[in-house]
Amino acid sequence: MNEFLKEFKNRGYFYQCTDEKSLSKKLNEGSIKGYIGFDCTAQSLHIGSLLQIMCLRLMQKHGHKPIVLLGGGTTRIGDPSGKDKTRKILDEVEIEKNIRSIEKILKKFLEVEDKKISPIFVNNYSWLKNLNYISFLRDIGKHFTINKMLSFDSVKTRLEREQSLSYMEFNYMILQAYDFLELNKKENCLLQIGGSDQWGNIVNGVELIKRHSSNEAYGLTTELITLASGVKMGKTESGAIWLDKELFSVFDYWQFWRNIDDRDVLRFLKMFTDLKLSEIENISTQDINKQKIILANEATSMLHGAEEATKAEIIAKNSFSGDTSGEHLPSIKIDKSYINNDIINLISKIEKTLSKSEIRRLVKSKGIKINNEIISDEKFEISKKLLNKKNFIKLSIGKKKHYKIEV
RNA sequence: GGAGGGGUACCAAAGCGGUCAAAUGGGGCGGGCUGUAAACCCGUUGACUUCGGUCUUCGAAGGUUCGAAUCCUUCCCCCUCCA
Repeated sequence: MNEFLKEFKNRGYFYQCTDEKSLSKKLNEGSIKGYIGFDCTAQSLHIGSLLQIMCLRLMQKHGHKPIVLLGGGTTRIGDPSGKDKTRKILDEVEIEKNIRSIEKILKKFLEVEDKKISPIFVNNYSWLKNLNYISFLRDIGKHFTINKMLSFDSVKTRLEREQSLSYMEFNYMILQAYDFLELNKKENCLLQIGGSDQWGNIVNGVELIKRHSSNEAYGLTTELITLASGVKMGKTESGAIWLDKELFSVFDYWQFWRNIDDRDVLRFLKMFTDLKLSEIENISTQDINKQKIILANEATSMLHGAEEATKAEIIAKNSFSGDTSGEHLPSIKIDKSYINNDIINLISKIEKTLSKSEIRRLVKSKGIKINNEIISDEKFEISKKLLNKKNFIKLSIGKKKHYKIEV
């Protein structure tokens, strides 16, 4: 089997392939282009897209060239409320903005210097916006039978559950198939990779290409990752794990990996790090917490760089063990006015998502510490006396959030 | 188009004139245990508060009433069955 496919499987990415044998052969013959599409409804990608990103990296690793499709066109269609003119313009600005920031994130993960494998970024809006309905139906629509479209899971489940499916949504798969055709023609793109939920859409693309231009094309899908706790990756407990450090800090990102369920560690080491499988074998015999730290460091440095990852590790060390003075914690500068003022005010300044009632509750349930001492009075005042020799106050909110407060 | 059912807090779901800031479960948060894990246990889960209370919430807008999530009117949305 081809090396790329082999690793794809060994790392646990593989779910389905349209024609494994031929694809394997094709991959052996030399560098090919393959694409993955990303949704642009949000301003950043989250952990849920990470496996797809890893696929792009894996392609590069094996000398293939990835095409990243940022669905400016399909994202536009996804929003049905675009009638108002001003709104529409805003939406376009928004989508453009999203595309740019998503592109930026992807570039962090990918090799962009080496021309042979550097990713090609495309936006399907450039070809979708000019489609002519009649000619589209004649050229493309004729290759789709409703009978078949109805048999696809995405459609079938909706119909079975008797949930409505709009004509627009029904067309989504055709547009995605068309994207593949377009990339096949323009870029000689032979492969589309996606999550297992994309199978139907991908197969449609492959078949459309075969019918329309009798070229070859392949589809490959990845396992849908769920955490051991049963939740879908990305939709974790307290909101999305964003890949943009503005939305989700490096430390929190590191912590996310550090706190992975024991049962997921080995799997994730394979999926989300560059470590060789043989190395991972060795690691798997180590203490589980060491494994988690390795996972956190690897995953974090892939996105934010090794230096940032190390910083996060140090903060973690100082938050949970060893030096508890708080000296290496992320520091926050506050205004003088917070001195001789309620602790409630200080916390609500630092954790803006917490309401004052919530903070009061935290105080009541022993969730707040200053310089490692539980504060049980919600009227507790921040005074200068609390500053230690190094001129800061350590503030802890719960067990996992610690800050170094400087005035 | 006709006949029914329904929209309740983050989600699911009870309540069907005052005792409702709203049962219960899930999730979240905090605490305990531990390994920054899982499982388990306890607490908590609208906002503001001088801790006495005050204000806002049950699809939307009006109305009845001393008093409404609960009754009436209109509107919007969803679902089921028939055509």
